[in-house]
Amino acid sequence: MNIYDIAEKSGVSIATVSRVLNDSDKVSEKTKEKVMKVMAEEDYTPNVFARGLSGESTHTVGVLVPDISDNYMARAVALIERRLHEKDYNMLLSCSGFRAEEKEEHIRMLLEERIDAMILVGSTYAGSDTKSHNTGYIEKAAQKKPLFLINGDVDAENIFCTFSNDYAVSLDLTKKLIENGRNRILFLTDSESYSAKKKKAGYEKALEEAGIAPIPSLICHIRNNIDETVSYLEENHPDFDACFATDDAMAVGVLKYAMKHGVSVPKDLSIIGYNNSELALATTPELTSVDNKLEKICDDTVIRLFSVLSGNGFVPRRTSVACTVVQRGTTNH
Amino acid sequence: MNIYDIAEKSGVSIATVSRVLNDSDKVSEKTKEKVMKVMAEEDYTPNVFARGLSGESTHTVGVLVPDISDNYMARAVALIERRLHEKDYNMLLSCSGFRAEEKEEHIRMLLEERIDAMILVGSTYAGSDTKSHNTGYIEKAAQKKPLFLINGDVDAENIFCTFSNDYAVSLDLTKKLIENGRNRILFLTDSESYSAKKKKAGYEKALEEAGIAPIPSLICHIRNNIDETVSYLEENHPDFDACFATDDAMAVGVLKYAMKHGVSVPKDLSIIGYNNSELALATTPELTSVDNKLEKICDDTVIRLFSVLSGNGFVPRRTSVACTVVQRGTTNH
DNA sequence: TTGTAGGCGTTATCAG
DNA sequence: CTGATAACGCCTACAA
Repeated sequence: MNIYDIAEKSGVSIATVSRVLNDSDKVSEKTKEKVMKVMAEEDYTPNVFARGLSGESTHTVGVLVPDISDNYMARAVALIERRLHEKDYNMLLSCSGFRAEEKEEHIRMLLEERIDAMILVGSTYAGSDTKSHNTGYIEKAAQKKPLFLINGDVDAENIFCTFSNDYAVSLDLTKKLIENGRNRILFLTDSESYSAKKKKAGYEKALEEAGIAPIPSLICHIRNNIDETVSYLEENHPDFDACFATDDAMAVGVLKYAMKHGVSVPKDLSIIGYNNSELALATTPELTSVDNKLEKICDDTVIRLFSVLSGNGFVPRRTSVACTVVQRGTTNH
Repeated sequence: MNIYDIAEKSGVSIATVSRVLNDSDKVSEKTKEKVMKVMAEEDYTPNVFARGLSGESTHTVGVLVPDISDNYMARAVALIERRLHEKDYNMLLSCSGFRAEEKEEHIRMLLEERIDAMILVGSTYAGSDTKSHNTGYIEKAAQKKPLFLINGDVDAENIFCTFSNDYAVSLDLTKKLIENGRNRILFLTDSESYSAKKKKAGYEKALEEAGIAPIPSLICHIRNNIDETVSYLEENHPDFDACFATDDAMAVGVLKYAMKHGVSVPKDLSIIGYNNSELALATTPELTSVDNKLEKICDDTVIRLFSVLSGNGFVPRRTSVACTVVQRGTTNH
């Protein structure tokens, strides 16, 4: 069933059918109705490929995420999809993992699909976990399509970034821990991403300002997994009185470890997580965590995406969103 | 940059370029190399729309999920995406929510995109939460493209289903609870989906076999959310000595409620969750939960999808996968 | 092994 | 307001 069939059955030309399809105002009501009726009867839907071939927009946005089974990424994708769908856009989703070559390959594949724009979710695309790798591949991709980074910050033409103020929050939280008498603060992170680096920098700055020498054994790079965190602590038994983790699962691991060994939380140990995920509510006591305002970040990103696509007006390249701290049972205040 | 440009720069015809593109064996090594070199230099990528227009396959599969921020669905999507990507297929992801009209609209939109096949994730698409709604819309969609249901069971042409044996597991678990002396077993569910119904049926059958009259106030339909479960229990204070929940978040809510009120788990209260999510590991004690073998279900689905697309051989329409129970700290054995 | 030409289903540009 | 007709970029007989 194509435009010719519809044209024939309606007794008009394909040009007229096309006009009806695209809601052109230069069609008489009568003709329009007639054609629409036939289209409905035949359950006709225009072929996107033919459309894409002549037209410009594909009404599709590519979204790349390292791991969709990660709760944070999944929430981001859900929010993005909702906004795109509202505007009748489709989402091509790809999961790249964290390895540099994979990331590049997935970006290449997405670009081949003639998407209108591309969104990269997660700060792993900004800095990199494998230090040798830089952001050149992103800048190259941006030459083909507008690129949107969620929680990344790459300053280049056609790249639009939205990120949270992780440095400031991290600095502030660590300071508060220190004010509360903590001085052996365990820093747990699972990556060397742009955002992880900012969190670490804030943590270190707070120590420095307080004149506390950083203890290397308290800065740990582990996997963001509850049980692996517990195992890590049991093997290395670091001596700490507070913990600041860059993701909730690690923080939950610390809490579990503490409960197992009879350490009182938050009396003798303060724990702070990040991302304010459902995990933070699963534990008793509940976990204090940083809400990085993902919804606002995603909304901002999609809004700017459509601004760029519509091409009217200046669109700022960098936007920062303020995190908030959700106080719960694993810290005093 | 199109096939004509490449042809010209390589000094061959577009047909030859096309052959190189499609890895045809009827091209001399020499020509092939020459053309490939030009393509690489020009950073040429074929236009998918032109391809889709002539060819049959679009190398794209539509995946529909009610809510990607749900951990279970997100894991499924991750697994599916990985398998599709391995075969160089793209994934068009859409999130429909749970309302009937929305589901239908999303299916319609996906179908318009000329996908090769469609995967519906979650048993919400099989039965329905809004009872009046049936599976007719799915059968209709299946007339256009092969449809794959993950955790659904609709018996119709061109619909392929993979589901877990929820009834048997539920029956068995409830029986064990009864054997352990429990007789006021709280059943918590968040939907009327196909899979939820099977779980409930197993629960009821076990009670019946043991000659225990079901207590209406112990069969509760609530939202799958930790805090809402706690609130529900505090408002309704049901009298129960065991709980079987159709998803982990509700089970965690029960555990949290128990801890808050000083109920000893598992001594005075047994709790069983479902889906074996990360939440099950976050609590102390850890949550006993049913592992529904999502990975196997997804793998099976994608394997059969490619069998159907390749068109060779008979492909079974229904496949059942056996769940396992992961014993942890909220049950005795 | 390579080239030519027709077709895929739209949109857009002209004439009428 | 409506209708022909030329792109759009690729695939694939069919010819050479």
